Amino acid sequence: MSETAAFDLSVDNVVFGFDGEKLQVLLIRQGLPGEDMGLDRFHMAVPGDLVLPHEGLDQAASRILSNLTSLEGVYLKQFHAFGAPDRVFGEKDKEWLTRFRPFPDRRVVTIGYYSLVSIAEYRPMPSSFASRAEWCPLSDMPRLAFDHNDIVTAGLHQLREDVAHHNIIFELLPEKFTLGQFQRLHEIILNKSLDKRNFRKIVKRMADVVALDEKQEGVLHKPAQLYTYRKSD
Amino acid sequence: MSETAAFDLSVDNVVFGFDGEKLQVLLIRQGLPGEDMGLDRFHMAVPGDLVLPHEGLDQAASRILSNLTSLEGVYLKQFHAFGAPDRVFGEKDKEWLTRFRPFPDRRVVTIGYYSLVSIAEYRPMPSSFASRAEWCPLSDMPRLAFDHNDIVTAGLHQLREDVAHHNIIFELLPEKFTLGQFQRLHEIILNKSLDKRNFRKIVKRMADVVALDEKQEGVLHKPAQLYTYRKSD
DNA sequence: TGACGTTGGTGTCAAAAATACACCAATTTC
DNA sequence: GAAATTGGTGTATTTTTGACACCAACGTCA
Repeated sequence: MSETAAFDLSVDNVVFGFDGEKLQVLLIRQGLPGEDMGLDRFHMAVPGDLVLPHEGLDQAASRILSNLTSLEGVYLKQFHAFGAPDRVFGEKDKEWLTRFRPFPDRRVVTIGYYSLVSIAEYRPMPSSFASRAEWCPLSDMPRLAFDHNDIVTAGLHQLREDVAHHNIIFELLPEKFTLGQFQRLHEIILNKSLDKRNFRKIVKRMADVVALDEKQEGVLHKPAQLYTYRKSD
Repeated sequence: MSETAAFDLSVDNVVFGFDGEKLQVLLIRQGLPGEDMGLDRFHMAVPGDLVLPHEGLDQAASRILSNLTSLEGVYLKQFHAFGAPDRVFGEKDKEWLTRFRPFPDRRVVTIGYYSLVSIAEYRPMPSSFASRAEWCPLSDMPRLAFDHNDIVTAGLHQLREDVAHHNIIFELLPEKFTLGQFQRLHEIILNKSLDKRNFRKIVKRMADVVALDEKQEGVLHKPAQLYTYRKSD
């Protein structure tokens, strides 16, 4: 009962973005905006920061995302808490903490969120202590800071489960999308290939997906019909 | 960047138990074991406590569960972090914190776990600062300490989702169970009634559920065939 | 001892959903 | 105008789901 400890609490946010082709994750390069301190000085990381004293977790997650990337009003979901005692172990990570955190040695537990955006409609901009913010294909993740590789992987698994049972997948699509993009996105997230005709049969049964009176333009093949998602709740 | 705060971190564990009839939740009465300080002095609560300085979250969850209820080796799953700034607001709760916590005013964020046990096979015993540990039917929850009512509700929702997609439901059943119990448990968790014959059709397709050469005894109706779950992985 | 209360145990048919599968169409580029 | 590329369509088979009703076996109690 007498043993105790003070923790720092942070939020880390795995931002998934879909560009019509690939699923990507938003990474920031740690450092002050504009200040470029050599590519290898610190690791890339998922956007995250400490929770403030009187702030709720969801609130912290959206504040931090907005601070670091200028993204506002996007879908956010808490998915897991990461609290391994040794989640900070790299030298670069320790150096970064020393420079940017008031109590660099304090144990920090982080709450993982993921969020979903359509890359076509959101332009993340670095700010706060992010010197750059950039999309990185999921298939091509570098070594990230702290345990952020684990966090990304866990977020993807959660997304996979959630997509099957909720209508969140539309958060990744632009307002107008083609059935090709819609199917490709499913295939990436579920990690298996789907039959085109069967897929379209299922989409026809979705009352919320409606065909627009509009086609793709400027593509180097037959232009596709555009669809949109209208929640009928 | 200069603003910061120290958090306490705790784990709270919603223990679901099935007795063949009803789904129940394990509650503790806060206080020292044996010491009975008047029924209304403190609220009932879900078993939980602070995470220690060098302890992982899962590790903390099983240590705490074991300390408070003597339950060991049960299924445990993290499901959500609760960090509302005002999650401690009741007078009784504050009094309890003053008495049992080294830093009663520090903000505490808790990681919610749920765990699953077959009531027939586990006998929880109060210990540590739990003066009593008792099963309480889900349908009959009292007002609990802190935000524990929210935690129980959230745990149930998570259980509902998880049951549909993983084989965890067997954790709630005794080693030998009847199809009646199995169906009842599904109905409670999924909160809807199922057709007996269709249900049994599905069970027949589960290779892991095997009929034993044994029947119920001492029941006031036709004795049921007993089944068991054998993971064939 | 036999009637009652209670839960256990069984099959069929129809509708819906899932799966497998192959060709022509419309656009841009060269 | 040929090539490259993605868009778009239907049918037949199998599998799954869902609705539905009656008899059986045990203990209890009159």
